[in-house]
Amino acid sequence: MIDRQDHRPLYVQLADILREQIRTGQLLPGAVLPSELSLQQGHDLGRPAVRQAIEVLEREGLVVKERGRPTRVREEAEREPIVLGPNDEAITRMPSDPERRRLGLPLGEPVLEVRRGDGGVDVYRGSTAVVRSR
Amino acid sequence: MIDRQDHRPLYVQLADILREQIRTGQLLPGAVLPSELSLQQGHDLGRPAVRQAIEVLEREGLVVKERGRPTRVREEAEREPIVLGPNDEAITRMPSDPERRRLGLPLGEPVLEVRRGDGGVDVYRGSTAVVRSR
DNA sequence: CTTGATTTGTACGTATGTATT
DNA sequence: AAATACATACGTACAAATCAA
Repeated sequence: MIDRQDHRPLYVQLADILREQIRTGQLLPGAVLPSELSLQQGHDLGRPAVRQAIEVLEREGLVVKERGRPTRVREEAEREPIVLGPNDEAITRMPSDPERRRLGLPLGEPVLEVRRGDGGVDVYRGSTAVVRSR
Repeated sequence: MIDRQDHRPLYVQLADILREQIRTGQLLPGAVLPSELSLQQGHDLGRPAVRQAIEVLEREGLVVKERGRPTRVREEAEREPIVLGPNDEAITRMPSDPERRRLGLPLGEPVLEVRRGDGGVDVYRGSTAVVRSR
């Protein structure tokens, strides 16, 4: 329940509510979130608060937004192993906005950058990569 | 230069301009970005467009915002090696909002989660971790 | 195929709160 | 105390993408 006496921002409160629904399986992966309008009406909030709450979840990689379509709970992608050789290094970072579009990544998804011992660099989709040694 | 005839959103255009200034060293790490107000006036934009542009850079991990202080270009943190054993795995993901606060991470920073062969799990600050094999 | 309803995206303005300088 | 800077939150309008009738 949103509490206007609470010191926490309204959008944080709403984000917490929705995150909890995702965590408990009340909103399953692939499920559609209530539209912005119904969230506004259902919680008596303005549009900015609702959008900011959903944005928090998007940044966490919990939901995916597409224009014209209802926002959905992100489905867990399968992880593909990335093998790290003895002279390789891996770092994680956020892609730049142009890079993100080029790679076809949703907002809120980091990349895994592997710098090979031979000087090569590979960039992987963060949500699907698992680094293994050897 | 912001072009209102351009098909790209105004905030994307402004984000591109600022990103370029950071890339070329016109804005060095640690440097202060122009305030929202001066960006509004300097580019003839409203506040939402300016804030959204800066938010794009924040999501990329390029700038850090602190309430009451001017927004600054993020300084490159030194990378600390994380050694991955033969039975360990590492994945990258965005932290949840509560987790992010607990770890003291700025917005726009992923975490590196290492699942040890013995069942233990370590979570590292993404911007400072380098995974090495062996 | 077209229309209309739904949903999210972009962008404006305004007011007030809070932290820092 | 005052000025500066970002944060929260409201409202509004129109655009663009999607989908179902």
